[in-house]
Amino acid sequence: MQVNRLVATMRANLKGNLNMENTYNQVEIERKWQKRWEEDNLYKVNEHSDRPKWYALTMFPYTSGDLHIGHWYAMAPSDVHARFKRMQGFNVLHPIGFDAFGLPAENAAIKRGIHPYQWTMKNVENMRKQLKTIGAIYDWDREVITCQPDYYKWTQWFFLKLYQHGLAYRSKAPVNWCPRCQTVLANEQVLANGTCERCDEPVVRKDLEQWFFRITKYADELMQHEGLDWPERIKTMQNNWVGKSTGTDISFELNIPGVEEKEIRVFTTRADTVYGVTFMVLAPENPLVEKITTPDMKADVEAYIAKTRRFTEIERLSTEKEKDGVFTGAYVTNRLNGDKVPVWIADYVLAGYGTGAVMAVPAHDERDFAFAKKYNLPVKVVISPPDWNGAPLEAAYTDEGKMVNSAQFDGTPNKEGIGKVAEFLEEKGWGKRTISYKLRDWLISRQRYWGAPIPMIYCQKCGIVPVPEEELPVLLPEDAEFKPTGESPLKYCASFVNTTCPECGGAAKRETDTMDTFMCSSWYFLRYANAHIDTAAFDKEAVKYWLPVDLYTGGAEHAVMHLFYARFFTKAIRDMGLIDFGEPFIKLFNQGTIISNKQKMSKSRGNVVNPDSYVSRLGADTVRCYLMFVAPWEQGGDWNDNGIAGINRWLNRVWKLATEAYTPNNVDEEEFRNLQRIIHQTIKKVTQDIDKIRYNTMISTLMEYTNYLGKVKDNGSVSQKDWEEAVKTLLLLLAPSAPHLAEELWLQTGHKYSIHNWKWPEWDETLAQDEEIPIIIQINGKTRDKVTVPASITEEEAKEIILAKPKVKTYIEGNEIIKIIYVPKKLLNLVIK
RNA sequence: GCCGAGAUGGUGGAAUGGCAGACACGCUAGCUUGAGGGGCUAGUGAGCGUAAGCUUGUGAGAGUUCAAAUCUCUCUCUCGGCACCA
Repeated sequence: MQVNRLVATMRANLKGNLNMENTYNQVEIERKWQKRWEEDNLYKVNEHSDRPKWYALTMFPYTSGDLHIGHWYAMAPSDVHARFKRMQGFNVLHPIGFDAFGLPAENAAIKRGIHPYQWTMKNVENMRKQLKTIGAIYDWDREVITCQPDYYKWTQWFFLKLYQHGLAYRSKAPVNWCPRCQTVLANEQVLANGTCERCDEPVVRKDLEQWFFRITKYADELMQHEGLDWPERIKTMQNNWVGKSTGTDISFELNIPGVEEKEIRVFTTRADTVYGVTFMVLAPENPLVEKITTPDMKADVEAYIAKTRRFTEIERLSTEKEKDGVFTGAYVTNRLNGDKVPVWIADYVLAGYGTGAVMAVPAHDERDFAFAKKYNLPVKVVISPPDWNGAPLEAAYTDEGKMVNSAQFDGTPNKEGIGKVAEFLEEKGWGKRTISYKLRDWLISRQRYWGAPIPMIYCQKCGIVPVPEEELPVLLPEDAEFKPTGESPLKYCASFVNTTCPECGGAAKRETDTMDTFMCSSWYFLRYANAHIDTAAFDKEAVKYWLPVDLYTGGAEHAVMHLFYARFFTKAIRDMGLIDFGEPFIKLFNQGTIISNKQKMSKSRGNVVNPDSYVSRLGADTVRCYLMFVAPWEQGGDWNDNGIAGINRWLNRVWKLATEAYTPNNVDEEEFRNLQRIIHQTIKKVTQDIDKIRYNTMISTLMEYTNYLGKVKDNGSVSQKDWEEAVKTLLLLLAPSAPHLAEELWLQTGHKYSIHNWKWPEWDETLAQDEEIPIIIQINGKTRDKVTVPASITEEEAKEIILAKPKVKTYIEGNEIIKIIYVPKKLLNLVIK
């Protein structure tokens, strides 16, 4: 006894500031079972099974080098769900791998002289070791690492496929350039404030020849989420990103001697306001600007364009910025009413949207109104506000009204007018109904080393020539130099750049840009089906069996990046006939963020929680259960050392319950029925909660069950056999959440290895029913009393019992009962006066 | 500015039309122990009361209902997304 206490004390002291005592050695048990499971290949998966398949995928981690608590928060609860499905009889694929290309590896190379490959693989090794401590059912045979040649060979192969199908093209375009990362970025990687997603540096515009994927071809399909069980907000974000709007292209007559173009086309959603056009605005980048600018305005226009270019994206995109512009000296004619209107340029018109030109209707557009006021341009009302007396407007009128000053359309409600004007324009050949999208094609070129090289060759004679499939992979050269200038090492690597043309055999140069890493993650879920196949990117049969992913979990930050690209990719290769489904992820679930001290974890705040230190003191099971218990998974939670202590206490109680001797005493038939009912109610609630991904209430249900069993044990009120059955159920229900503890106790309570191959318990609805139920008694809606009655009670019987209660009588006395509301098995409300 | 989510004890949260605060944390008291830690038992929204009990209470205000944390409207605040998209 004395010795035990002393050992316990010493152990408690070792735990430092976490003052907890343990009745069992979690860490040792976990190590033991992890080793055994691995030796036995317990979690190895194959496609030859008569069980239904279940593909549970967690977004794979980037090889940052350390598995932090955020990774645990993403992975541990996913594993619980996957284990649950497995016990329920599904053939579960729950793979893991690494997103291994990307800038940090290259920065490490520049800074510390380590080759990106070495840096990355060292991180993989470390993270793999850490990942194994979670005790997940990962089948490590299926691990994929995107920077390995056997993987990126196929990333390059997909590039060639997209190229062959006209979905990859090269084009010169104004692109987002991050001066710090020394590379271009996709639109999706530029934050709302115009800074780089990676390093927060302001992004600038550059004109560069780049590779694009034609994601816009799938704009409409990407807005469709039918049959997908996805969070509404992700679907909304994706749809906003596509930004579809229906409108009309309208041609304005341009007649300038010596200028080839005879029209300027604008895109508008408000064709009903076309009679109110008083000027036109072109984007400064619009190629027409140079041609139409009159000699006397040339200097002003050029100065304005130069100024625009100097602005960073932040400044240009700021809605705060006052709208300014300059007149080009040119005029166009509004074909509908013959009005000659001046053509201006202004940076609030975007080159990349619509036609890069807008018709300005200051009376009915706030931006145009502000611009007109600033430059004293006329405002012409064509949609009448209610009770409008013809006075000049104080502000733009953007609501509905009847059309005025609009020739034959006068009197038409403006909403109707949109279609009527468009129809008229089409008849005359002056316009055409069109659809515009905000979505731009996906820019995939990166001027970096650490990515999959774009498999293209430039030949003086033959032009752009794809690398033949049989020559893949185009390997990254090992002798590249990483200079602090930040320029792409590939550009200056002669052994890489110089090659021969596959077509003519002459000297040629390789493309030195590599692919956006989102390309690697756009197809990794296919590779998991068979990670070893070396004759194809993916195993057609295995993909047919496993895909699509049944449950995909990860952070919401990927809404318009990874998730969007992966969907595009899936649709593109479906149309190539490579697969027969168009959506990769059936159900999507976004977990929240785990924070600490009410703040985001960061090194500078010093509030980073290191999972390893908790795992090595309290065990993975404790950390797993705590992460599930702390808050609803989709919401995210605040890490708290006191909170995890509570979980530790609970698991210790479970241990004692299962290992300490049980002594029946006063065995009671009624107690048995209570126990049986609670067992079935617990199975029901736990099963439904895991199904609905409500882990926090699932854990609290298990705690309640544990607390109840504690009382049963103290009383010894059920037989030995019934007690053992009750404990067995607890262990089975606990198995997905605390797999090591459950396995250990399973053996210690005399069951056969392994609990994880055991069937998930099922509940019997009849046995779960309460025999007696409380009826709430309300007087005028206020709870006044409560009565316990048999569940089968009729309304008449219940009323009789309740109205006979002395306490109820005191309330009724001297009053009139107006109404009696009876809700079976719940309450009775007496409305009295 | 627009769109979406949210606001419940000292804390994390539970309850989705029917007993508000399950389950935990923390706190208080008692027991156990050589002290500390740990463990166990009881209590714990607030106010009044020795108690039974009463009153009050889910961001603010109004409404629907026999009954509202839950449904409707208005407002405040917090978080997330979008933001010159013509």
